[in-house]
This record gives sequence, structure tokens and C-alpha cells, in this order.
Amino acid sequence: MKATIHDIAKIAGVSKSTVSRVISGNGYVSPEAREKVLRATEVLNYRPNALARAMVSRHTRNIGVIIYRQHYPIASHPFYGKILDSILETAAQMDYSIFVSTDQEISSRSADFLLEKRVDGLILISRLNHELIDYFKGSDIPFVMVNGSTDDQDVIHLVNDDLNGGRMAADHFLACGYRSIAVIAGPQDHRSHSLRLRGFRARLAESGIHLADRQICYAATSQFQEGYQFVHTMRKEAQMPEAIFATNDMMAIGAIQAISETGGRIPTDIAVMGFDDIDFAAMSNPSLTTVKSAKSQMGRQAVEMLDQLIQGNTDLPKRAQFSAELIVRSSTHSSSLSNHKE
Amino acid sequence: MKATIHDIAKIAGVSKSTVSRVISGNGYVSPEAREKVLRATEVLNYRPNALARAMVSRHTRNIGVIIYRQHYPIASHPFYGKILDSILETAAQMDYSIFVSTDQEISSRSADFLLEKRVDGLILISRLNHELIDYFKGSDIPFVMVNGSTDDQDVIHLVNDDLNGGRMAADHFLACGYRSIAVIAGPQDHRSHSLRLRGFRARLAESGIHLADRQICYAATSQFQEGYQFVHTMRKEAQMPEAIFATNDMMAIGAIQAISETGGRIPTDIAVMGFDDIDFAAMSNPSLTTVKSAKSQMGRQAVEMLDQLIQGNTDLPKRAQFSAELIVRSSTHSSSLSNHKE
DNA sequence: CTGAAAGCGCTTACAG
DNA sequence: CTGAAAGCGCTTACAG
Repeated sequence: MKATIHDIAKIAGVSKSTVSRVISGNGYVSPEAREKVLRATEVLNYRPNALARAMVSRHTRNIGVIIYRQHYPIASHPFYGKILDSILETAAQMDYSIFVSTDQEISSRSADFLLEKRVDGLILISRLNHELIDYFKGSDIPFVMVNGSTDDQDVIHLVNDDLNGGRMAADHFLACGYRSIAVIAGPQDHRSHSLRLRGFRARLAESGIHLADRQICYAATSQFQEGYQFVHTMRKEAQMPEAIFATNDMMAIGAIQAISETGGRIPTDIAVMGFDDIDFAAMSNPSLTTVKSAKSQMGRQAVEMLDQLIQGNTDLPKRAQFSAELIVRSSTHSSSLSNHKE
Repeated sequence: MKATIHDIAKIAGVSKSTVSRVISGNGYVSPEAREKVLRATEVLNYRPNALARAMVSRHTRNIGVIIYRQHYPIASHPFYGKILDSILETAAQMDYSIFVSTDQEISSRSADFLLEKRVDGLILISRLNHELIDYFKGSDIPFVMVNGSTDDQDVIHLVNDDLNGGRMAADHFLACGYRSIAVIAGPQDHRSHSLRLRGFRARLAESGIHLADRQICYAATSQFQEGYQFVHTMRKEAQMPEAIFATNDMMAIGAIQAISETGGRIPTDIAVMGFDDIDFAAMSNPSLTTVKSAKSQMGRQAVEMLDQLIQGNTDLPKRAQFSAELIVRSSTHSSSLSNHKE
């Protein structure tokens, strides 16, 4: 268990240098010497000490993933968890190990990672503030940003095409013939929610439908409760629209539950649409029409781009944008039928 | 960014030894010397190199988490992801960093972790075979097992009291007055599913209700589809029970969707109960009655126990079992009313 | 209280 | 093709 290069050298009857050469694969070694060394490693069940290696080689093959979120869940979050899964899978294939950490932006605990030289690169997920971005830029550790907004041209960031996704949602509503529409919009300081709303409104406006402010509920968070509450509030005020668009699936599912509880039928009485296509969208009751965000692709690409950066490739695109995709399920009418209630 | 102990020593006008003493906090240092060193670390924005430290101190303050699952999702899995979240949170508080890895039991890739000395201890999640357990036992790295079965008395493992949980589910059904009951049982080679079923049947038997084999659907996986399919199959055969118990929430939610799709009312026509209390149990439509498994406690305790092991504490209980808890929601009748249909 | 020396387990030039 | 030496950035006894 604790064999070192020194033990191998002794058993194989060669120098440590030679052992190192066959283990690392660098430099010439005679077939006989190689054979002896290999045999010795077998006997002692030798594995090189990654720490010592990293110490001199200056790279660890570790990648740090930091997810910036105020609240738990984080790993089990249906959106961020999916990205993390994809990162884990890709990293395993590329022989990187993953450190997972979460942070709340305020603390700079996450910064320890890079200062302590334990990772070759970082994947930063979700929004983080300017100071932090500048901080990372000031370091010599490569990093990519996933699903966070920045107007900094130097920062490599991977984002979903939320603007177009919002438009696609509106398109679908228009095709269904819905004209009385309400929106549950997540935190507008978050890039995704803001762009989704913007795209949605813009597309509607092009068709002459202008959303009044009272038709938009600006939610403080982007959770289930927001959608749930909204429907109950709306119901008291007796102004139920034909269709509701929520800027993410969680809120949409909250709306669905509230509507069902009060005896409303979906989509007959009221249609509901979300955004993201989290796993649960297909399992909700009724299943949720949504716009799929490219969670897996973002995770995979993040690792691949970071790997390029680590290898010193400098001419990478600063921005990778992934297309959204409309997924029609049972919570809205099939748009081809166009069975609206005008 | 790249200041070393050597640079600090030069600026502070002391030896490297002295710098090391103030940084690590070991050994005596005069106030003046300490002051000078501290100032120098400020100036150079010094952070100790974790690799070099671990190299000599023989510990990394890294914990490896290996989740054994055949398929994705893993991090975003509603059950395992929750445990992972809890591990992440606890580890951060205790100043451990977490390596996350997944494995499929066959490969021994996960073993690299311990052989390469990159972690102080391991948390192994879900089931893993005997060889692998023996392998880890043979190493000198401490580890704890979460939610996996083993009859090995030496292995520290944390489990949920699934047997009693199954009994609690049956208790609830009995209190509701359901007598015609079906079960959707997940893979029986998995400890949890098997014990949940066993406890459920045992409790029912005590009240004179013996479940026939045809009332139990043994599912190949434990996913949504299993529950969904089961209901559709059952429906064709026109033998709908009063109530269905699924050995996890995902399958229960699948059943709910299938029942709703075919116009069944829950719980009036048929009641449904799950197990785990994943986040979506509360958000499903109707919300799901279930037995809560101690996901967060298991994650927290796993880290705490592992920390004890790492510190050399040897007299730890080999087994920690966590109580289940009944959560009654809308997919079954409130048992106090006992409004059954006899 | 402090400095010089040795060493953690490797890799990397540099001679031979 | 191979070995001796130096060094990665720390910590740990050991003298003084």
C-alpha cells in the first residue's frame, strides 16, 4: 500500500530515475529494465503518489467546480445538479478528478482552491459578482463560467440561449391561440430569468400582444412556492388568464399544483408552461410543456473547454451559446390543433 | 500568487522554519517575529501550498465521495443528491474538501483515489460488492458506507430503518382502512427496497392481510416508468386495488401520473404512497404521502464519523441506523378520518 | 525562541 | 540507455 519509487528501485535493482521513467513514460528505458520495474510494481502493488507528482509536475488533474447558490439544494438541484452530473461524466472520461464546492459569493472560501494550488482549473456555475470575477481573472488559474452573466469580454462563459427560448415559449402560446397570458418571472437580476422574460414579451409584442405589468408576477426566488402562491393570489382577484408562462419549471409546477387543488383543469381551463425541462417536467401531472435548456451540453463543453485552457490553448471562443428547444407535453394544447377559446 | 515560504522568510528577515511556525501555528515564535511574518504574508498575498503541506503532514483534508450507480443521474438524483448536498454542507463546516466520483462497481477506477493518497478518507454511497468492500478494508484508508448493505461486522455503515419504515407505511394503510392493496417493489437485491417490502408485508400480515404474489409487482429498476407501467398493466387486467404502496417516491409518482391520465381520482378511487420523501413528493399533484428517509442526517453523520476515524478514533459504533418518519399528504386519506370504502 | 538540515515521493535536466 | 543531484514547498525534529 505504501510502496514508493524507492522500494521499486531497490527490488528492481535500478535507480529511482529509471523507475520514474517507466512509470511516467518519459525518457528511454531498455526493455529489460522496464520489465524488471514493471514486475516490481506488480509485486508491491505500487501506485504513484499523486501529491508528490503534482508537486513537481505543477498540475494535479483536478478540476474545481464551484456552484454559487444562496440556498440548498445544490447538488440535488434539478438544474445545477444536471450540469454537475454532466461535468462528472465528462471529467471521468478525460481522467480529471472533480472537487465540488459551493459558495455564497460573499465569502471567498472558494478562492482557497486556486490559491492553494490544488486544482488545474475551475468551473464556476451560476452568477457571481464582479469582484469575484476580477479576483479569478487576477489569478493564474484558468476558469470557465457556466450559466452566469458577465459583460466581461475576457471571461469564457457558456450560456443557454434564453432570449430565443423565451421567444419559443411565446411562439407556442401564440400557435395555441392563447391571448390572455400571465407570466411568473424569476429574479430579474439573474441572467436567465431576465432574458427568458424579455424574449417572451418581445415575441408577443411582435404579434400585437402587450403584456401589462399586472400580468407579470415578479417572484423573489425561482421556487415552487412562487408559482403556487401566484395562482392562489390571482384566483382571489378572480383574474385567471388562459395561459401561464413561468420562467422555470419549478415555478410552473407550483402553479400546476395550485390550479389542480382549486379544481382547475389543465390545459382546458388554464395552460401552463415552464422552462428548463428538468427531469420532473416529464413526470409532473399533467406533464409539463417547457423549453429545454442545454444542461448536459453545457456541463460537457465546460470541461472540454477548460481542458483546452489548461493545455494552454488561448484562442478559444469567449462565449458558447446553446440552443433552446421546445418540448410540448400535456400542460398546454397541442399547437397544431390551435384549439383556443376565442 | 506564487509566493512561497521562502519569499516570506526573505521579506520578513527570518528563517523558513520560523515562517512555517507562524503559518502552521505549531511551535513558539516571538511576538515580533510573528508580526513581521504576518505582515509579509499580507504583502505577498501568501497562501500555503496545500500539496506541499499534505506531502509532509500526511493528510490532505480531502474526502472522497464515491457514488455507486449504474446510471445517471447521480448528483441530481433526488435521493443520492440529497445525501451529497448534506455531505457538502457538513464538510464545508468542518473544513474538508470533497472529491466527488461515481463508479459502476465493476471498474476499480474509484480505487485510484486511495492508492494515490489524495484523500484522508472515503464515503461510499449505495451498494457495492464484497470484493470492493474487501479491497477497501485492505487499504489503510478509513471509510464509511452510506445506504449500502453489508453483513460485514467491521464495516461502518449508516442506514435508514427501512424495515420499520415499511411497517409505518402499512400502519398508515391499515389506519385508512385499505384492504385491497398492491405493491410496486424496487430491485430486491437492494437493501432498502427489500426491507421496505418486508416490513410492509409483515405489518399487514399481523393484521391478517396476506399479500399474494400477484399483488406485488417486482420492478427491475426503481424509476418513474416502473410505477407508470404497472398501473397501465393493472388497468388492462381490470384489477385496481384501493391503494398502492411503492418502495420509493419515483415509482409512486409514476403511478400517480398513470392513474390521473386514465381519469382516476387520487385518493378517492385509489390511494398512492411512496417512500423517501424526495423534494418532489411535496410538489407532486396530488402531493404524495410517503415515509421520509433520513437523507440529510445520513450525509452529515457520514462526514462526522469519518472525521472521527481519520482522527484515529477506533471505538465507533459499526452501524448507525436512522428512523423513518411518516409524512401524510394528499395522495392517501387522512388516517384519522378512517374513511374507507368497506 | 530560532535556524540549519533532512525529508515527504516524485520529476527533470545533466552527465556519463 | 542510466544514475546522481537538485528541487517542488512545505514540516519536523534537533541543536543552539
